[in-house]
This record gives sequence, C-alpha cells and structure tokens, in this order.
Amino acid sequence: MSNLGKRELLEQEMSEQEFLAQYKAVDYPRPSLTVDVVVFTVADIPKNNYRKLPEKELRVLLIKRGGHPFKGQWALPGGFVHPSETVGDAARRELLEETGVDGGHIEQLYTFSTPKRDPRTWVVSAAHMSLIESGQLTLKAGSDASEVEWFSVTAEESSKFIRLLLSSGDTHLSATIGHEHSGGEPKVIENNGLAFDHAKIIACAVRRLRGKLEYTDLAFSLMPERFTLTELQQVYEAILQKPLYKAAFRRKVADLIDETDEYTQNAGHRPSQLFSKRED
Amino acid sequence: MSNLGKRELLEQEMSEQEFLAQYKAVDYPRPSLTVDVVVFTVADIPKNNYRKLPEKELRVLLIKRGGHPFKGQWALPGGFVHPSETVGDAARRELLEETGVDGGHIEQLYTFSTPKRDPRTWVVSAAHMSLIESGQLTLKAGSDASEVEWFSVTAEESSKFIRLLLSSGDTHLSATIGHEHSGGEPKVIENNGLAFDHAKIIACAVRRLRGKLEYTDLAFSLMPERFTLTELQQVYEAILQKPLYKAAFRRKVADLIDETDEYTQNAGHRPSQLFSKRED
DNA sequence: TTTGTTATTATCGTGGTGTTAATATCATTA
DNA sequence: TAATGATATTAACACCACGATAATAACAAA
Repeated sequence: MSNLGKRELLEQEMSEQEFLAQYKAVDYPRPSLTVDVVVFTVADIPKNNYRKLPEKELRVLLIKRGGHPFKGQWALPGGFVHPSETVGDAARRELLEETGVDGGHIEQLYTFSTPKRDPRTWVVSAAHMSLIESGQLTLKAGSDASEVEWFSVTAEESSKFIRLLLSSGDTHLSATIGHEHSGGEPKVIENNGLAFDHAKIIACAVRRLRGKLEYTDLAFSLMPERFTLTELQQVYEAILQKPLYKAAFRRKVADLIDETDEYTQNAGHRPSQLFSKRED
Repeated sequence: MSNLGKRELLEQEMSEQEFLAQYKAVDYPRPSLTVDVVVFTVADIPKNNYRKLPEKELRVLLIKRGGHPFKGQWALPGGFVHPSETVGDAARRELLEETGVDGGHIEQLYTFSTPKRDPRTWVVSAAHMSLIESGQLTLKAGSDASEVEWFSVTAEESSKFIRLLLSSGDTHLSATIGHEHSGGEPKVIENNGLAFDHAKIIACAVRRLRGKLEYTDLAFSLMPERFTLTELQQVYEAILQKPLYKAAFRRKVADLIDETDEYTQNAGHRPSQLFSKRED
C-alpha cells in the first residue's frame, strides 16, 4: 500500500479508458456469493376444534437438503448469485426455481459472512425475507414434493434458538426439526437441527418482520385483495405473538385501508365488511 | 439440477466427512467482495457569527481516490474483505487503515450488487455505517493528510441526490464535490461527483440513521462521556434537520440518560447540568 | 442593581391508545 | 315468530405522551 510498484506508477499517466482496457481481474481471493431466502406466510391453524374458529400462525418455508453438507437436514431455499444479477434478482430466481413460489414482497435482510459458516469453502450469503399470501401458493416443488415444507415459527426475542413446529398438510405434528418425537412439547436443540447458520438467519428475519410490522404496511403482503379487519388483526397477532385490542387496532390501521361495499357471506353471525389496502 | 452426474451419485453414499475431504472449490463464478463505510460525526459549524452560538451539522468522511477508476474523485473508505474475517471485521480494519479512525459504533447497512456498479469487474460491496464522536478523532491519515476530508451532508429523503458541502478545516467552503465554484449555493449534480454508487450508499445510510435515531440510543455514539441536554438536542436536530421542542425532547430522552453532579463552567449565563448515557 | 443570555421546569390543551361496554346483524333453533 | 348464540362494529372514558408556551433560575457583564 505504501510501495508503488511498476503497475501503480503506470496508472499515474493512464486515462480511465486505458486503465480499464488493461485491467485484469483482481488478485484478492474471492468468496462464493449466495442468497438465502426466509419465506414467510401466515396461515390458519388446523385446530383440534371444539368449535373454536381457526386462529393463525407464522410459517417459514424450508427445504430438505439432498446432498452434502448437512445432508437430510432442513435449510432455507437459496443458491448462488450470477454475475449478471443483483442479490435481489437471485433471491427471486432461486425462490421460483426451488419452491415454485413467485412474486410477493421481497427485501434484503443482512449479509452473513462468518468465515466458517460453510464447511466447504468461503461462502458469503445475502439473506432476504419474502412475504407471500397463504392463499395463492401451490409449492409446485422444483424437485420433489416431499422436500419442501412449511414450518410454524415461534421465536423468542434475543434468543439464538427458534422453536419450529412441523406443520405438514392437515395434521399438525409437534416436533423439533431433526428430532421428532411423539406429541407433547417440542424439545428445542441448538439451531433446531437446521443446516448452516440458517437458524440465526430466521431469527434475524423474525426480528425484522416484527419491527417493520408496526411502522410499515408490510402486513398487506400477507393478505389477499379483500380481507376482513378480524383477519388482518389475526395476522398481526400471529406475528407479534400477543393479543391486540380490537378498537385500538382498527384505529391504527384505519388510514392504511379502504372500505369496500362487499361483505362476507353465510357466517351464522353478523357479516364482516371487506377492506382492501389503500393505494396512494 | 435434474440430471444426476457421476459426482452427485457418489455423494449419495458418502459421509459428510468424506464429502468435505474430496470437496474442491465450487465452479460458480465468484465476485470480489468489498466493504464501504459511511462514517458519520456531528460537529459544530464554524459560524460566521454575529454572536450566535455554534449549531451542529452532520458530516461524512470521504477519501480522494488516488488511482483508477474514478481517479481524483471522492469516495467512501473501504476495501477488500479477507477470507478470515467477517464483513464487519473488514469494515473496522479498513477504517483504521485508511483514516486512522478507531472504535466507535459500526453496523451493517445493506449489500450493493448492481452488476455494473464497478467498471472493472464484478464487485459486491457490503455497506456499513459508523458513528464516532467528533471530539476524539484525529484523522492520522494513512496515506496523505489532504486526501481525507469531512463533508457536510444534507440529504433530502427519497432523492438520488445528496447535497454535500465541503467542510474543510476552519473555513467552510460552499461547493459541490468535483464541481467547486466561488461561493453561493452549490450546484447539485448527479451523484455529486462521487465515485461508484457511493452517493446512493450515503443516502441509504442517512435514511437508516434518521430512522434508528428515534427508537434507539444510537445518538450517544456521537456524544462524549459527559454532555448537556442542549448539546444532545443539537445532535438530534442536526441529523433530523428540523427543530425540536425542548420540553418534549427532554421528556423523550429522560430514561436514556443519568444526571451527574457536574455543571458547565464560565458560560456567562446559567450553567448546564452534565449528563451521561444510562447503562443498564 | 440591572440586563442579557441560556437552562430548567411548570402548565395546559390535544390527540392517540388501552380498556370496557353497548349495539348491530346474521344463522339457527325452540 | 321470537329467542339464542356468535361475531362485527362502534361508542365511551380514562390516561398518557406530546406539542407548545410561559414562567422561573442562575450566571456574567455592564
């Protein structure tokens, strides 16, 4: 940095054009660059119902790894970034390729770069968060249908643990990833048995989602075109993991929504008015 | 992805140990990975004073580029990431190497990856933000003292422009970077003449700083050990670019600070009580 | 002692929020 | 037809945070 080599001396008299023409790839070591995508949705819990209405829960999409390393363990969808795309582009592409999930909100989260986070080689990953509405996803499974699964998330703040509940199809199994057992409370183990540092990434995403929920309109990425205020409130409650007061909640979201002249049908009780996200 | 090659078939029967032993570097193209650091401080404006007290302004640290590309233009401090460190480590190291600035708060901002952002080759940069107190910095200039400079920032929200005012030493020149002219209002040109996409990065940093100022204790990274409430308020006003009400401000920061039994001296008016950041 | 200047705190109105409770509207059933 | 069960919607009220202004305190200098 202090000694000027022959090349640096030459640079002094070159124009930028000339410099770029003679420039060769840098001699610094380069990492592999990947993206990992934390896909969230909020879906109804298939209740073991007495007649209670279905509440909702926050879910994250995972893929079972077919190859080494971490073979057979669950991991976030993701893959290598191409030179012709941004990391955001790569996140969208990988998501579509690996899970069939298209569109929806997607945003960059944080870049994970701990040296040994991938046992193979130097891999840096730009983590992303994606939100999609649970109604319009059909997991058309790029490789194998049984390899892609939704998991219920209940993450405690400021914890390196995430509690993941296997939520497969209609049955709602209670299990810790990689350590399934018969019913009861799930035993939480380090990383939940997730591949790489993906448990840490999910925790980061949950924190971000909770934070932005309160001062953005992020929640509407999880809603259909038309929705009731109760449904909207249930989405907030599922993410924040706490009950909210009806009246206060309605006041708070009042200027984010527009009312329609449609109502729910055949409910056995007073029908709910349908609302839509306010565009402005 | 669908065709299983010989190598993939072999993987099926290998243990993870065996796999890692035979693993060779991936065949995907790899980007160069850099960090760029937006260093903020808040310092007194050397007023052309009638007897007005010095107000404060937000400043960012820039380095004049000695080599191609963007030779002679101003740029953020930064450099290549090593395989043995995280991007955060690299940000701290480069900051110390290039500007002599040590310590202070530092956090990751956003990763910029637009394919042609560097004219040489594929370079992805993890942008960071750093906050330091203006009192304890001595820019001991890694290379050349005149190459490192503080610039006053006044960034309008949601604009791709940043207005930078050259704030050099005692004199407060009014100029747009790369397009200096004699006094008056600075003419704002695209990117302010900054290298690469660094204007965009600075805008991103200012947005983040303003946002987190209101719900974190980030401001104290810009304060000395002991400070008056007026000084603290001036820091907030300089960053948010708007006046705040005294009483309301004091109520808001009341539970972030501890009072001391010290006061300012020889002021010609009622002395101010000194406060410190509350640790808990 | 008066004046100029800044620090600190009191006060008051307003608006948002937590909380409870009343009212509305449907399907179902006696 | 009227009562019941269930959920939706909104009214009402207390309380607290905040915007905004004004009063008081403490120092140096004239």
